[in-house]
Amino acid sequence: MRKPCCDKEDMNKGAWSQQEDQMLTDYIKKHGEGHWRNIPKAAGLLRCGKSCRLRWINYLRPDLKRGNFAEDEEDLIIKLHALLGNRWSLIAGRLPGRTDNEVKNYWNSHLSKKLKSMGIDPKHLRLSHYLARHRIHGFTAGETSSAIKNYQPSPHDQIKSSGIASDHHQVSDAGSCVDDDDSSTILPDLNVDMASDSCLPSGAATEEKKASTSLPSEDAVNEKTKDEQYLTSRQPEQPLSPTLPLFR
DNA sequence: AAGTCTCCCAACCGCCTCCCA
DNA sequence: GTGGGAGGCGGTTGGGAGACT
Repeated sequence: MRKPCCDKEDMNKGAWSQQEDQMLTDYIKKHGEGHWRNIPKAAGLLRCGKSCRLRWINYLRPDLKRGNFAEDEEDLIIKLHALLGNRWSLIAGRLPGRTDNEVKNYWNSHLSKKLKSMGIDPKHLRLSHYLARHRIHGFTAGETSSAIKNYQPSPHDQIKSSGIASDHHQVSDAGSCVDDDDSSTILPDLNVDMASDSCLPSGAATEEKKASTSLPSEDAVNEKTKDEQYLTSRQPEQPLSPTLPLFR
């Protein structure tokens, strides 16, 4: 049994006070991030290290973009979720100033409902599938919403998606959607070069390894997917724009 | 005005992987 | 090679705020 990361008896829990925020911010500005377990003691906080990390990452970081999600951000989340599933940290990595927690909350509270209201099951939305039906070629940020608005599931869709959604073809499974036969024909339309390793910058190998470790362990997805290789190989926090490399 | 309901989001929890001794 | 500590991630929860009756 793993021992807890800190002695919870003596720890504060719940909402952070302004004073605690200030203490943590001051400490990190002075000493930098990392060594989270030592930070509470060093900064004089009665908090668990993990709690400090979460507070900093999700709330105190100076580069955070707070407030409502823009339409292009929504579009990107929908696209990436269709591609990667609930890999919130990967998705957030494509959205400058957004955190995985924020993206996850936004998806659960807004986007999944929005998709459902449009008759789309967010759990089984397949990027390639729905793009194929709409012949969206090289779409840019801002275009997906209108495409979704026009989306009407047909009996054909339902039959096809029910088959596809079975077993290893779960859309939410990051590994499956790009392995699908039709992805090879659809993804090039997005100008996402999934077929060539040449798109991977040098040094991507370590990131690939990192990404692959978080994949589900099933044999079907054992082989790391090229979308993840590509995504994780990119520098995070790149400006969000219609020319974002993923959707060039 | 008061009580109840619903929604949202910050924070927690537990599991997993990485790293290092 | 292995065991344990630390960091990271995704799922879940709880409480506050606003909406509704």
